[in-house]
Amino acid sequence: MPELPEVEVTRRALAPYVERRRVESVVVREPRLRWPVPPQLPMLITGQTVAGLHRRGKYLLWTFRNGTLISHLGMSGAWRVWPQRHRVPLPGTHDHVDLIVESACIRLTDPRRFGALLWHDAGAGDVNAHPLLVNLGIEPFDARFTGEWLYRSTRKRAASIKQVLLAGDVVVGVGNIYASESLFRARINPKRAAQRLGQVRCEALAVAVREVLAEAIAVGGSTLRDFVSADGKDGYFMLDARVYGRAGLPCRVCATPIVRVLQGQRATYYCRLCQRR
DNA sequence: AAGGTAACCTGACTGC
DNA sequence: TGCAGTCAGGTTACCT
Repeated sequence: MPELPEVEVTRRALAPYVERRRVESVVVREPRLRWPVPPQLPMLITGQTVAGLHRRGKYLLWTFRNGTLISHLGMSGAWRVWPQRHRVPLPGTHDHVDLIVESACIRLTDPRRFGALLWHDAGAGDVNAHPLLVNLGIEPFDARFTGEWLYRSTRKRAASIKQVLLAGDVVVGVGNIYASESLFRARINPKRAAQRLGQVRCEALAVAVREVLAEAIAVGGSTLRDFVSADGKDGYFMLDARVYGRAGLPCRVCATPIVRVLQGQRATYYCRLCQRR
């Protein structure tokens, strides 16, 4: 479910409740996520203060003096905030972890359990050297993410531009929805080999990726108030899609029916006319 | 080095 | 109402 915008909106919603606050207790009801939640996690962070809540790609990084809690929401994960720890609903089937942080309860829900909660000890060095983070591409809002940079980093990539966007080793945070949406905005055919994009198209794509993600964050940011204490997936949102999920419906620009194709076992949506090349 | 595929897991939805 | 089949916002491990 969550791509970069959803993770960033989550970060902004949680930050006021966790930054510079002390973890009072940790409850792990179900450790079987993508990898087991480390059994020693409660011991490691109970009594410790969250120095900062950061995002790298789709990962949330909880910084402590003694290490970093790395969290990923997978396909179906969500963190929810219950501001009053004594007024938290009974945990449901998929409420796997609670972090009691001073007055609030921060609860991780993840039906499919593709998410992850891992610990990186400060003694092991910079968290960015962690195997899950070390090969990540550039942040889309980093000033160095430009058309020029996109052009240079795709010269040896024979795969389609859609799949290169999804791979996350060039630019992070673009998931299946926003890959289709960005390519539509840049008027680029998703099947085009990345290495065959010229500088002009790379520039258009860099701009489109940044705009699409920024708009999605803005839309989600407007739901921040509901996010805290929201139940279910009410805290989530989606940018009004131009192509994603609109197979057979008319293109909003030219009315040609949007098509759905498979690329690497994932659905891609695009307009054959607007995105000819 | 880069690319393709299976695998992890549950729930929602469709069609018979 | 039930059952089988399909699909879902992610990513790694493994094999070419």
